[in-house]
Amino acid sequence: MRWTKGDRDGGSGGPAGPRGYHHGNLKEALVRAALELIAEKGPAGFTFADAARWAGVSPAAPYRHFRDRDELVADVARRGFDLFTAALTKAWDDGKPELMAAFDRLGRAYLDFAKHQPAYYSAMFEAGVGLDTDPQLRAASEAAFAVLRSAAERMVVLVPPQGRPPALMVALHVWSMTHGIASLFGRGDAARRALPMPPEELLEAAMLIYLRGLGISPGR
Amino acid sequence: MRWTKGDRDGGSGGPAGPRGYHHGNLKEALVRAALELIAEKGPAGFTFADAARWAGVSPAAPYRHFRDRDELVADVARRGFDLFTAALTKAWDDGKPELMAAFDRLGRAYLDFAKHQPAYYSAMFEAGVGLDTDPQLRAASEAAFAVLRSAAERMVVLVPPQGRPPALMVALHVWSMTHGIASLFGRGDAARRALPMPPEELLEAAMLIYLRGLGISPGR
DNA sequence: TGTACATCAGTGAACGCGCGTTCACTGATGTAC
DNA sequence: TGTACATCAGTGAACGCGCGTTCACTGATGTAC
Repeated sequence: MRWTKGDRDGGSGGPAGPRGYHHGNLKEALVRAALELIAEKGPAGFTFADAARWAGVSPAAPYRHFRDRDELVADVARRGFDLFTAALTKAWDDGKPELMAAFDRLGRAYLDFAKHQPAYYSAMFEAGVGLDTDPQLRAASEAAFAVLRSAAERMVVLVPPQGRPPALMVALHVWSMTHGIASLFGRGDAARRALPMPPEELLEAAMLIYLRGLGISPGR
Repeated sequence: MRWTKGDRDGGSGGPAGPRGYHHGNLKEALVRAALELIAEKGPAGFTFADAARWAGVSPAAPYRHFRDRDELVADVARRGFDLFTAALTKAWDDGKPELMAAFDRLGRAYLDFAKHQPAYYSAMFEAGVGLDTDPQLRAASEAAFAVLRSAAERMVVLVPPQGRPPALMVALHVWSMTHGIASLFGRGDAARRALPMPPEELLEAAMLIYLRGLGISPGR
């Protein structure tokens, strides 16, 4: 029988304990290693050998699962986009029960992801992984954006038709603002700037002003 | 006599040509080397020895000018903030002759800097240089933000007093939006996302909507 | 149920390489007199 | 103006180290019969 995903070491992470000749779950362990190491020292701050060491295997073992370090980081990014998409989808919940509340939840879910999954967020947006290297990665990234876009589509319908902007543009505005706040203030790393208010409030205020500018009043 | 800054190699960059025992301008040459290498391979993509090689000196030479690689990158970031501040200050020009036009120029200058000085921008915002490592760096970073902040102060005065937001918050909104657009779409590197319109237009549209939300009409 | 065999996943030793850093040194520059 | 000397900036050789990568190998697992 094979090990079920994640049930080694009690699932708690950390360098591997004693085990047999076969690791049984090395691919997942390497991904976890990459996440730990990215969280510690940034997406460029670790080596393929570091990841192997963290997982408790010889430096040659990772080659059974990834061509090189870049492929490992790209895999982390892809998994990150999948989780991100799931989190955004759940928060948005198709705009139910009320559009504005759902929109607010969506923004908070974005910041929340950046804050609590900084390693994934780094791999996705700051590791310099080209989206072109892997079609699956591109698809995962586009699925995440699609959630923002469909939310934007529902929002613009509330705008009086004569001044209605393209939904795509609104989605890009929301994405940019949120990403800007997340990367400047939203994470726990050393490069973060100090802020006189929580990032969530900064974003909420920005979105209220922006929506008012579109002609959407928060009342409905 | 010493070499004047920048007049070696015709000022064109590139590995050094023949020279005497003393380089004469090594510190500046190392900074230029760092910029070239950051532009090529990202802020984490080069070594101290690479910079020395690029400048045409032995691997030990840089130690006369920088304690280590981090100090070199921090120096690049500091210089970047100085240039950035100068560019923003010039574009804003104290809101003359007309606030809205000046505000538009300011945003464009920001994106322009990110686009044409991607290496500086990287060192400033993405190299993981802690602002705390160097008081000069922090001061330079704050000077840049001060330009945005003083522009925001002038803008909020146009808002009817009963709904006037804190200038600091407006400055943070502008900064976040602009930084978000710049990092997602504004640079020429491989990680950039495709965009159906120029980043400048995306930003301008966002700012118009945002200002309308504040109650400021573009007309004046 | 047992056994032979194929496949798979990880080993560990080996290699060449470039890095960071140090060191005593040396060539060039500036300055006191 | 000349000269001795101090200071400075870069040299080049050396070191230990860890990395990336390869290789023949071996232990474990799964499966055909």
